Amino acid sequence: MVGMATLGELERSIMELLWATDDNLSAYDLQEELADRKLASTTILTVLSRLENKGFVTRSRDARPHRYSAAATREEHMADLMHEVLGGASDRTAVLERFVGQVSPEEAATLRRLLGQ
Amino acid sequence: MVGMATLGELERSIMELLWATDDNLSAYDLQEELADRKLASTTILTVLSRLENKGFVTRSRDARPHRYSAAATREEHMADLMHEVLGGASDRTAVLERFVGQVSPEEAATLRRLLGQ
DNA sequence: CTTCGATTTCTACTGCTTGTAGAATTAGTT
DNA sequence: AACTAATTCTACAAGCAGTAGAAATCGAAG
Repeated sequence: MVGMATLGELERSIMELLWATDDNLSAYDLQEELADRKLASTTILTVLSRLENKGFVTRSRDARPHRYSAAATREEHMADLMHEVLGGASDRTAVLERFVGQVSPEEAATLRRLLGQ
Repeated sequence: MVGMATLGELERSIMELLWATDDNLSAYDLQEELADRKLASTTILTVLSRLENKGFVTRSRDARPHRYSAAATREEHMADLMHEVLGGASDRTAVLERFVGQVSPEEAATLRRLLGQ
């Protein structure tokens, strides 16, 4: 997987909605939630199928209005992104050093806790 | 700063070269290092000025072949990217949890050390 | 100063991605 | 078999990145 997965504006909005619920949503559900944008349902469908191709959503073809859901949680996705960035570094320690150095004290505490021991 | 700074292939190659040296490089230096691609010097110049606009490189207009250098080290850049990702999360702790959970034992040790105590 | 070559900036085109949606097709229901 | 909802196909505009020629500029040499 070379090439950081970057999302467009509408793609991101749709992912946010999918991430925000545990349910599977249909294109019509999403259209409703994005009602302010007055998008055609085919627009939603197109974007959903692009997101599916990119591996961000999975689709249930069982039900007739197909149901879509996020392939990973938002947290997984973001952690993946962070690892993807880190993976591109030759000196990972140096990157981590900078990263940790810019973290707030509270978050540093969180990290210590998460690192257990 | 909304919208994660993403770089194209050539842009990235040029940044790698700038990151790899402490010197300021001219477009011709870069052209030479990318000799296999047989790029016109104007191509390099164009990309450099785009990178400058994006804030990734700084330019010295003193010398006649202008000199370019990376605005931040590769490590700073990558740490920034990681923070940018993290900054977009509503539940930062959850993201950090996933992130830390996927880290190798050695890297976890590195993190503990970097977090002091 | 005026000219000339090196260098930089401007302009431009191509291809790819994303937003957007109508047209065409498919599939379930009566 | 026909009708309608839903999906897929096709398409176009806008923006970004790769690419580079044309035009403008600048410094040096005379």
